[in-house]
Amino acid sequence: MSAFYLTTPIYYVNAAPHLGHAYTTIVADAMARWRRLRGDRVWFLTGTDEHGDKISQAAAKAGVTPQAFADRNSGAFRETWRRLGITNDDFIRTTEARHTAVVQAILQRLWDAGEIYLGTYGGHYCFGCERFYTEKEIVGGNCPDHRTPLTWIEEENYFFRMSKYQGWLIEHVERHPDMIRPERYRNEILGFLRDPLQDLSISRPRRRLEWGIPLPFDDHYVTYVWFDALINYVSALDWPDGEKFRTFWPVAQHLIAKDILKPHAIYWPCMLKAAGLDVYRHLNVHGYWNVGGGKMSKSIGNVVEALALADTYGNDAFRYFVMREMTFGLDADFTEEALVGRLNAELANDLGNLVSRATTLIVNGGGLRRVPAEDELGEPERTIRSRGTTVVPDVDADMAEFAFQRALGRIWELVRLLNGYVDLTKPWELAKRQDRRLDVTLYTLGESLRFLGVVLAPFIPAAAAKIRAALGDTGQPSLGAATWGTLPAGTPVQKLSGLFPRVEDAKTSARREAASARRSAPAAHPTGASAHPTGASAHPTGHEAEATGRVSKDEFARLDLRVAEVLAAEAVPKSRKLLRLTVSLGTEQRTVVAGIAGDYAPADLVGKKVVIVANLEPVTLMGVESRGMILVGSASEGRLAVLTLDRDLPPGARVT
RNA sequence: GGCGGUGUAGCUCAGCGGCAGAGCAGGGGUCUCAUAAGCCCCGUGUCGGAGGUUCGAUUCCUCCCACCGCCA
Repeated sequence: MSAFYLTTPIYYVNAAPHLGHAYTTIVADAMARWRRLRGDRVWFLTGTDEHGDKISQAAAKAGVTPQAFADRNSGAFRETWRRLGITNDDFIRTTEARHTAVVQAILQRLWDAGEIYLGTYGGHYCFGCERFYTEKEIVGGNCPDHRTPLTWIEEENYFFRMSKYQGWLIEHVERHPDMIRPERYRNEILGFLRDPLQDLSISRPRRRLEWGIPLPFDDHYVTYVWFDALINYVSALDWPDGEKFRTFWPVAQHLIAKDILKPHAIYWPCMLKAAGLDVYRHLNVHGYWNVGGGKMSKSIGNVVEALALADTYGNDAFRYFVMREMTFGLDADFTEEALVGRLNAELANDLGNLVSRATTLIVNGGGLRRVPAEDELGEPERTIRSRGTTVVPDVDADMAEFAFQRALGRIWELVRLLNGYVDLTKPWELAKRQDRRLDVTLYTLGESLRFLGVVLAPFIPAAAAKIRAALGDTGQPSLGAATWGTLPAGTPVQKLSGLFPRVEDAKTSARREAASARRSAPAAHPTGASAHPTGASAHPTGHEAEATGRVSKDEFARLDLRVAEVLAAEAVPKSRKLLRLTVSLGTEQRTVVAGIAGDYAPADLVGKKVVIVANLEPVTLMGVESRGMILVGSASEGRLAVLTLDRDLPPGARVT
């Protein structure tokens, strides 16, 4: 059993938890869960960074003490991780005694060793950024970030002799090619190290920055940022002589976003070297999420709102989406549409439906009656077994590289393969014929579900637990159980449907509408031209109405039906059924696509007054955006009929 | 300005010397066990541009263009 230690950054408590924090923490959680699945001894650490000017200033503004302010905001992070089901083993705060004591002990050790000296520092200081700016960075005398005036400050401060470690650090990074990964960030650091490394200012005078950890050798000063924050990674392990430190520090891995690459890749190894500690094993760096087209920024509310979608769509779907969507190391876009798209296509259609149909087939087919003999397995079964078995080491290899996207991609290849297997073997037909091969097929499906319930556990823990529970397994998952053929005959199986319900939106309901239209009128029309508008804007609330088959007056009133005059009509190129209509609603003109070309020539329609659903979600059909839908009657056979008016009304008139 | 990265199908990306790939989106077909889900079929892409190396370049080299990052 090997040990595994993974940290997230400690999050600064001046802002509320947002998507960026959540991604780092979710990914760390999935990694920790995977290693636990392997049977490793895992320590997963997160926490909050609570010192600094910004905190004391924000606290003053809020009329509370810095500690009270930090308590509250640190609590918000804890609460968020609890809600997201994060399984961190510890949560460290930089205001805790266990942390401040270690920071002071390390500072004292470095001071005693002559690694720290008192020097003079002068520069343009921005209180908002808590940092100095060089002449070149200044924009018109102002802070390039805040655009506020800078203050010239010259003061004595303590410096860490970081420059002397430059040669050592370059060699260390070169000798450990996978220390900083993905490689792009390693290259960035090596590029940075081609220029001379400066010593690092590590203090601020107390008269200016009170809210920090006092230097043990000069209490007129407090530590500045990195000597406080980075040390959490060892203070949480009870450095220097804690059991956790001995076990976990030698296998330490950090996980960060690219904005704090330099402190972690340069300052921290030098600090460790100077203090006589080993350097961590890996620094794993991920990119930024762009939300709503713009770059993510702590000051923008949309990153916070993005996190709220975890509540809307569920933790599993949210976790799945962020891990599947972002290539680790690169930037990615976060949109609700993309989330819903993956939720419907991959979680609901591929996985949820597979689980539903497979459990139903097993239950209806008489259960897992027996373990098939080797010579009963056909080519399809061997393929499934082979892929099911190899997916475990494959995912393990991906996870070792933090390639979450690839790991999930592999698992979904198996899911798709299984859906194909069901279609190929048609167990419902085997059941009707009482074919002996039914047992073989059902057992293959049962084993596959069991494997999925294990291998998916780190990524979508709640759903994976449901899958295992459907096979009677309510215990802790383990990769050790992932041995093909060990599921006992007679294992009770329960039907499991609705694992990931589909989320209805304009697009999916339009497609559903098209499907039902096709069924009721085989020769007729695709999307956008049914005379049954009821389901057209089916939100989740529409389900009840569908169930009863009735629509309330209020529901009907949501439809904005209008008289429209057809001004122009033309066939949509390459389409057999679609016509592109330009209609007038009196005050505006619109393009509406209708699937009626089979029964109407464009010229038949021009000048006609028809009825359209004016508030339908726009849909793009064959590249043409349709903003509305014309009402058309259809019977199971025969021609379509466009609804027109009995008496004349002006375009735009309401239809109720 | 210096260093580095990226540029491949409508979108997101994989491939990185030997006949251009996947998923999504779009089009067509088909089954009915299943969450109107599934499965099957459908891509004439100047592989950013121009040179070069090579029997052969999307893949290697040079230059250029665009975007991005780090540094100054």
